[in-house]
Amino acid sequence: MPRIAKAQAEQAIDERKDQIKKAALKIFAEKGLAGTKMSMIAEAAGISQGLSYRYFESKDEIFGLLVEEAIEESRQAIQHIGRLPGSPLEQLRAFTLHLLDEDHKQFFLLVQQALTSEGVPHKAREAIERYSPQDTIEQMIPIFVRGQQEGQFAEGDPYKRLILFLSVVNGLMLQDAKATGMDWTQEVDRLLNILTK
Amino acid sequence: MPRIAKAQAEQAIDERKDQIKKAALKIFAEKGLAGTKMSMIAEAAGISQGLSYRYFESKDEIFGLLVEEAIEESRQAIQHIGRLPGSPLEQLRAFTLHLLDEDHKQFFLLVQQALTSEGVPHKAREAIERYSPQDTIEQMIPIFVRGQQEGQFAEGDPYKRLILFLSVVNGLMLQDAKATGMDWTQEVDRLLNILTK
DNA sequence: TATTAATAAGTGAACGGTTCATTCATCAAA
DNA sequence: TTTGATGAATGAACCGTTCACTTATTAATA
Repeated sequence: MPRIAKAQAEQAIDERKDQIKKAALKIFAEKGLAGTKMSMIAEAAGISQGLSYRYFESKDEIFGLLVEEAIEESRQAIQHIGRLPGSPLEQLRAFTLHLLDEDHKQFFLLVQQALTSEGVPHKAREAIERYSPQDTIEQMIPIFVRGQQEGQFAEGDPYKRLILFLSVVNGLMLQDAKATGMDWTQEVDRLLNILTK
Repeated sequence: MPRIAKAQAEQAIDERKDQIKKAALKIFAEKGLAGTKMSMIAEAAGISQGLSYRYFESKDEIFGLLVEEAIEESRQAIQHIGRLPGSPLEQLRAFTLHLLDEDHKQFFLLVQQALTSEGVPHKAREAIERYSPQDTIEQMIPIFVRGQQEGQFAEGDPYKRLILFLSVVNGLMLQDAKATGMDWTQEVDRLLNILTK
C-alpha cells in the first residue's frame, strides 16, 4: 500500500473513533455509565449497533478513555485560571464561562458521573484516583482567599464557599443537560453573586 | 374477630405500608425509578425481599403512590408561601428552608425524577399531567414581581429568575443526595443573593 | 481502462449471560 | 389455623457483544 493511502486510512479510522467518542461523551455525561446503552451511542453517532466494536474493545473501554480525557481537560482548565489576568472574580467568571461551554461541560459532567456512579470500570477508577479531584479542586482555594483579602468576596470558610459554588454550577449543568433549554451564560454574573458581598 | 383487634390489625398494616413507602421514597428520590431495585427498598426498610408484595402490587404501584403524594405536597407548599407574612425575600427564604427539610426534599426530588426519567408508569405520568408542574411553578411568579416592585430583587425577566433559582436549589439537592455531607440550610442566604440587588 | 479478486467497513439480527421484579415453599408467631 | 415474614428460586426482559452477511474500497491482472 502506498504511504499516502495508508496515512489516509489511519486518519479515517481516527475520525470514526472520534465520532463514536463524541457521541458516547454526550450520552455518558447525561445518563452515566449504567444509564447509557450501546444502542444509544450508535444512534447518536448515526451508525449501526455493531460498528463501535470494530473501533473499541468494549463499552468500558470507551468510558475509560473518555474519563481520562475529561480528567486531563479539567486539570488543565483549573491550572489555567490561576494564571488568568484580572481580579479573582473575573478569574472565576472566565472559568465558569469556560465550563459552561458545550464541550467542556460534557467533560465536567462525565467526571462527576464517574465520581458518583458505582460499577465504574477499573481503568477509569484508576485514572480518577491518580488525578485526585480533591487536590485539584483545592488548587482553587487561593483564588477565594485572595478574593476575601481584597474585600470583593464575602467572609467565611473559603473551602465551603468553593464547594457551594462548584455544586451550584454542577447542579445547573446536570439540570440543563436533562431539561431546560436555558442559556446559563447569561446568568453567570448572578451566580457569582453567591460569592460577593 | 372483635372490632378492636380488627382495627389494630389494620393499623399495623398501614404502619408497614408507611415503613415501606418511606424507605422507597428515600431510594427513588436519589436513584430514580430504573436505578432503584426492590432489594434496595427491602434493605432500607429492614425487611425481606418478598415482603413488599404482601402490601403492594408492584414496584410501579409504589412509585405511583409516592409520586401522587409528592405532587400533593409540592402543590401545598407552593400555595402556602404566597400566604406567608414578610417580604418576598423572607417568603422565599422560608420556602427554600422548607424544601431543604429532609422529608420535603425527598418529595421534591422524586417529582424531578418522575419528570426527567423515561419509562415512568402510566399512573404516575397521569398524576403529573393532571398537576401540571408548569402552572404550579408559575404561581410563584407574583412573588418575584413584587420583589422587583419593592426594589429588593434585581431587574430582569421574573420567569427566568424563578427558573434559575429553582434550578440551583434542585441541583444542590441532587448533588447533596449523592455525595457531600454539607448542610445547605446554612447557605440559604447566599443562595438568595442570586436574586437580590 | 475495464474486469476481477481481495480486503475492509458496515449492518443488524441473534446469542447468551446477567439482572431483577415477582413468586412460592416454608417457617414462626399468634 | 390463619397471618406475617422469609429468602431462595423462577423466568422474562434487557443489553453488551458477536457474527454471518452485504456493501464499498482498494489492489491486481490483462
